[in-house]
Amino acid sequence: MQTMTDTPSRGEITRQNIKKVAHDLFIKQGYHGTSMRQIANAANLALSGLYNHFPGKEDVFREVFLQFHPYQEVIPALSEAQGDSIEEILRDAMNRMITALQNRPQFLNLMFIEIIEMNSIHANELFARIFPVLTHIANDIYQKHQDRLRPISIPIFVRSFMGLFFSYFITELIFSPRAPVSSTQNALDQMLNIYMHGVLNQPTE
Amino acid sequence: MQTMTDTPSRGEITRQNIKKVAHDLFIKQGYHGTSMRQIANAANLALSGLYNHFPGKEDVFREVFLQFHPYQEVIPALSEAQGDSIEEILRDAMNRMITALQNRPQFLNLMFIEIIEMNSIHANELFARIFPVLTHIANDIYQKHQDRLRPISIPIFVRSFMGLFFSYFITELIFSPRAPVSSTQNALDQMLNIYMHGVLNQPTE
DNA sequence: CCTACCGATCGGTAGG
DNA sequence: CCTACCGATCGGTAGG
Repeated sequence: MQTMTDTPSRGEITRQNIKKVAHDLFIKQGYHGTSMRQIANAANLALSGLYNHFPGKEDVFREVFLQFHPYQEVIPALSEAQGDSIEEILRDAMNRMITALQNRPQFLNLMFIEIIEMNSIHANELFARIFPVLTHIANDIYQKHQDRLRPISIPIFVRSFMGLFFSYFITELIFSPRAPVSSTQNALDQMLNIYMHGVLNQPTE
Repeated sequence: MQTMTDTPSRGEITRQNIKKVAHDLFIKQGYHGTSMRQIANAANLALSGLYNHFPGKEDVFREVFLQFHPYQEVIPALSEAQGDSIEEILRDAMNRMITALQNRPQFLNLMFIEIIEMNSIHANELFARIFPVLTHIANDIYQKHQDRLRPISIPIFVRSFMGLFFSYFITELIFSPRAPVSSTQNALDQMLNIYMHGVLNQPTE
């Protein structure tokens, strides 16, 4: 029920604001740990004002999840990755993905909450849409640069690449509070180096 | 308040049973999604019977978390890893770690729940104890086999190795419900191959 | 007829 | 280890 104009209606502004504050509360407290009253308060609404915009709590979470899911950053990063060699393309893609999400590593929390408290129902639905796109991009790169890749199947190519993405953020989450990890960009470069050396059949520089 | 005998007391049996059923409920529903009444019912206790064993809900979770945390499997796997070359040792270590946890991939849920709903307080405390052990093991391997490793700092060596561990389970969690991932052991072997090729300065086999 | 919202209250459940 | 409860708060809805 969106208007045709590009200036959002008063209702749409409120709706966007609800999603923003709900996102911030969910990633800090989880789904069951956040009450509709907290969301309403944070959005400067009465509780029943909140119910004018969303039929229920699950609907709020669903929209928050879809709007703030990392695929919003990951797919564009992969599509726009540039470089002459496969090495440059992969490095550029990973750097774009991680740079885009560095400012809000809480995207992991959102995914975790959905897995645990929503039983991955939205994630599975979303992934069914994303996976073909992922495979298509991987196929393009694979066909063009197969000669420089070690013998790796496409599924493992996709899985290991996305695995590096998660590997980086999860170990950052676990190691960084205490351990003497090297500075962020440095660590990413080194982990990328290991990966590139692992998938390419010619030594990196 | 443990007895000296090796046959657990009646109270200890009840206590262990509570932790078992609580674990099963927490990993399915999360912390805030699980009530003390549910735990009591599953343990065939009245609600206040549960409170005879644990002062509160957070204490139940804390003990469940510490008892079922993957470090219980990861540290032994690393310590007992065997092989003549560093390649064999690393492969054996990762295979032991993953085999030990393959039967209950829900350990990820437990970690996610703790991160989100407990703000990582137990995880940080635990990791402060584990990290020195991890670094010590890594140091031993590093000193003995440095000539076969590409120039990688110890922190990155540890981080990338643990990263592969998480990479495997997280992508399994995300990809396996829909995507045509290769069979599990096959995928692990291939991801391990990429990693070994990435960290070693001589080609694998 | 619409939107955006209110104060008050519903039946049940939370941890204790 | 139980029955019987508590203060408060939960997600959701009433009429206006």
